[in-house]
Amino acid sequence: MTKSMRLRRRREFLAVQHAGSKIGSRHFLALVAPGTAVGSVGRVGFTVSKRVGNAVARNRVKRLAREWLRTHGWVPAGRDVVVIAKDSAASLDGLAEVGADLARLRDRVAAW
RNA sequence: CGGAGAGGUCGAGGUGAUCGCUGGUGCACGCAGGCGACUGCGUGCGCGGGAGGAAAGUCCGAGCUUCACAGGGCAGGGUGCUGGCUAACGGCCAGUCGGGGUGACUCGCAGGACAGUGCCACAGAGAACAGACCGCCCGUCGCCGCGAGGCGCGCGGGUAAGGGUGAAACGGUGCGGUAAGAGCGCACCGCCUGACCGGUGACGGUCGGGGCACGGCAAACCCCACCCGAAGCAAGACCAGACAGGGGUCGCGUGGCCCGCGCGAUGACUCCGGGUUGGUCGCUCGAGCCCACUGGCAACGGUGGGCCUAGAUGAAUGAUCGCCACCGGCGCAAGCCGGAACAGGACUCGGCUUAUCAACCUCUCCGACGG
RNA sequence: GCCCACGUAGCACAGUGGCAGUGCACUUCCUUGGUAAGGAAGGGGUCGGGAGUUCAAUUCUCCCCGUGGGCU
Repeated sequence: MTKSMRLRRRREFLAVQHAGSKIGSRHFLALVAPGTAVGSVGRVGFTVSKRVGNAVARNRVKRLAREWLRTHGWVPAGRDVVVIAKDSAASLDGLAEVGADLARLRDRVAAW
């Protein structure tokens, strides 16, 4: 997951949040918009607010989600996606549980 | 051996493999910009760096920055036994006094209640220049009784020892004394007070004097002593960009006020409306860390030598597997299964407080047993 | 990251150093053929938690926990 595959500027996040469509799963909410990156590479960004938990819990959610996406191939071409963690995401334990939920979300985003 | 008290040290699993992240640096390639040197972004490879003891809570103190910020006063806030340490502190060290504990030890926002004001509910006779409800004692009146004496919704007086109320009842205990009592007298304790001695001081000790007049609450107002200008790195500085101006006041500029000071009419301030989804700096060398010697009971200081140790910005340390080490359970054993906390920088330090896993060490006290 | 404010009955709020209250809601009864409205009676509180000051703390002091808001 290199830099070009992630949303890295506040401007990019806001663009997706304003224009994107909502797709939910049990523990995450995805906002999807047409990609604007060069070469139509699919990009993703994570939002984990303080509602989820303390700093350790928030970092863990982001790291697990990133790791699963890295190893299982995410980001359909031509999409920009913001993944927002719901409060319940803090209760997810381990890569397998995160992956189970994200797999469903990925399929629905790919079909969008 | 058992129980208890005080303090300190180290770590925050290690290692290997594979796949990854971050920003720094070197090289290569691609894209964009520039006449160019080159710059920015992305990708790949190499090299080295990459969270804590609390990074947390934001409870104190500072550095730093801006407010034109130098001054006086009032108001406001803070601290509160003494001495010391420190850049500073509400922190730390050493002591004093008071409470707790057999003890080691521990806890304490621990100045002033004759500078003033205020408050002490309920209960109780009486609650702050106290107070006779019951009781006790004396005298007197009446009644009963042979008498000693007894009785009284009688009267007058004495009495703060006893009962009872209360958080608290105007020194405590004992002896004497008295009609009953009372510091009325005496002894001890306490209190007040004077002198002397020790100590930098808080304070302590000794001797003498006074029968005692002094309730509690200042985390109630307050008084006294000392300290404090305000805001906070989203401070602030610079660069680039966007937009649309219009109205009000005559004075405005700190954190509340006054004085003082400064600025001001092509000016200053303020309100309404509009615009602002950038970048660079601040940003890590600092009251810094380690070692040795040294002054000090200690906190801490001095001298010399060595070291450079995260600087991100939608925000980086992760995942999987193996081995070793730690803890728990089962098992004769080999081994098997399970567990491993609290929690992550966001300008930086010094403290405090709170959360929490494990190992080790030192000193001390009490009890029992043995020598 | 920084700075504020607030936690009292099921809900919304008063209160202040001495018994914790108001409105709505709730329960029972009256009224009605029945319901609503109305009337009467009643129950319900670790005053967010823990220490401390005080004779006495919801109130004063300190430390925690939670909730909400503001600052680019």
